[in-house]
Amino acid sequence: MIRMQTSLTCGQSSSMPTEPCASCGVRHLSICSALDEHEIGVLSRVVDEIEVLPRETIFREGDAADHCFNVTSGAAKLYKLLADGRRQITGFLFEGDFLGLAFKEIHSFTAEAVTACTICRFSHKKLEALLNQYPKLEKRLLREAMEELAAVQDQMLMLGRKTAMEKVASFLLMLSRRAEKRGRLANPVAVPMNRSDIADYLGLTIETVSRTITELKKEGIISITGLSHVEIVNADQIEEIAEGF
Amino acid sequence: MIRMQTSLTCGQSSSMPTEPCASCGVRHLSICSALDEHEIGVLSRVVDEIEVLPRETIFREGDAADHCFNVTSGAAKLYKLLADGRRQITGFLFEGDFLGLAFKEIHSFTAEAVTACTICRFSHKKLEALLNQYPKLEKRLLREAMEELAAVQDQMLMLGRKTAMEKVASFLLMLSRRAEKRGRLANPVAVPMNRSDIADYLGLTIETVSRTITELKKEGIISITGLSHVEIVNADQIEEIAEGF
DNA sequence: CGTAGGCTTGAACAGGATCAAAGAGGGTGG
DNA sequence: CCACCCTCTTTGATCCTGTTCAAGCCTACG
Repeated sequence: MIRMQTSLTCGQSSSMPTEPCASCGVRHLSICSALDEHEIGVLSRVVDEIEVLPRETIFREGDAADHCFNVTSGAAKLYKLLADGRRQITGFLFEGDFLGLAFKEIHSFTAEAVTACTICRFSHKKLEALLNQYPKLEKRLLREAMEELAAVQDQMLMLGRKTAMEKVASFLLMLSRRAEKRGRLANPVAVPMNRSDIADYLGLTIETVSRTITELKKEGIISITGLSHVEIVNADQIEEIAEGF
Repeated sequence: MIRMQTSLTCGQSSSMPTEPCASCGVRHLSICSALDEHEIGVLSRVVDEIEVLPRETIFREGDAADHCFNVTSGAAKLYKLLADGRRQITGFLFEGDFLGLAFKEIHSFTAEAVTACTICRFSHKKLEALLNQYPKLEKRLLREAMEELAAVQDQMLMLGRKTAMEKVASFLLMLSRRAEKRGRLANPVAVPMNRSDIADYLGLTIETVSRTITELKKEGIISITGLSHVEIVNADQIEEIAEGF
């Protein structure tokens, strides 16, 4: 993390203590949307904003889990390692995604920036106080956790039972859908992560990912448009592949 | 589901309306432990107890999610299917495990009994009312969801990056640890599910599971003691295998 | 005692991994 | 501005783990 500043000084003008949360660009996407205009001011007073460079660690598996995070821009990844270095990326995070939900004293996975990120940071303690104060925030968090649990089941189906081709198709669709939900371009879909990250997310090797993408190109289902962007030429077909038809 | 009865009549004597929750054998294991003696009486009035035979469906993916469940005895499994029938079992449930957390109108997976089960059933609506009434119950549910999310990350690491041998070792240890947490015998560990269920949980075939278990037997790491029980002869070794050393 | 379903074992196959090398950018310094 | 280098990606050849297909086996149960 290269820079840290408290929310009270992170506006353009320090003479006017801004309300960063009130004007936050991802508020509508995040759990913070559970709070109204007044309450959001309270939130502003308990958050820091940090910036993280690509490949920088946000927190490591085993670190004390004294903070929660909310990605406000950029992309991050979560992963776990085996003793010999085998890695499983368990999720990617984009703007609005909440992180560090785990109510344990220790983080059970590592979080690392994929691209440059700005991240909103809450102390666990203060968040807890906030949860007690605003039950609707707690409800929202629970709802978020439920949705995450449902999503993770799809991910397990993918890891355990889909072929390489089906995995890659599912991955591209996942990125496209999440971009759409954020009001970003769903079709030439941005793929900010490298082959190694994709492979470790899908439970494959970089070679297999590369070959599979080439195959999808050859069949005219996708095409590579510019740097790290994939155009889904035949959406129906890629969906059928992803679902195993 | 072969039998259903309201909680008010499920005691031995119908003349004395029992408080099934107050005397529930798995209360200490479940989210219900968040409530005290008085509050548990309120809970008793909103639950049904149902019994499910092996292989019977509790609910199906796509069904209206108007109820939540708590397993009070027996074992159940959760799974998702691909169009062509490939199956991924995403979890096994034992006594005390909560089920149907998903705050969506539709279940995103199927739940099915592995052994004969007794299951405590809440209507979603009543549970929600209860959550509003008892914030500590909601907190407990959130905590439960967090723990589940942490556990599921390990499962993804297993599915994506472990070998067949490592998967089977992890599976046996998982069963052993969960038995222990319930005060049941951790070592000759009960394995109530068949090879097909194990395979679909680990992302393998029944043949590979069978061969791997045979291999573990041959190496003297486990031994089969009676019907559907596995003795872990060398616990250190099986742990090392499971962690990929 | 006979049969059915689940489990084990064997043989051949294949999808994805591994090992190896070449290609493609992109950034850096001369 | 260009040459070089470093890293990431692609492609090729071979290998291996786990799958598939096919029998046989065991045990529970009628």
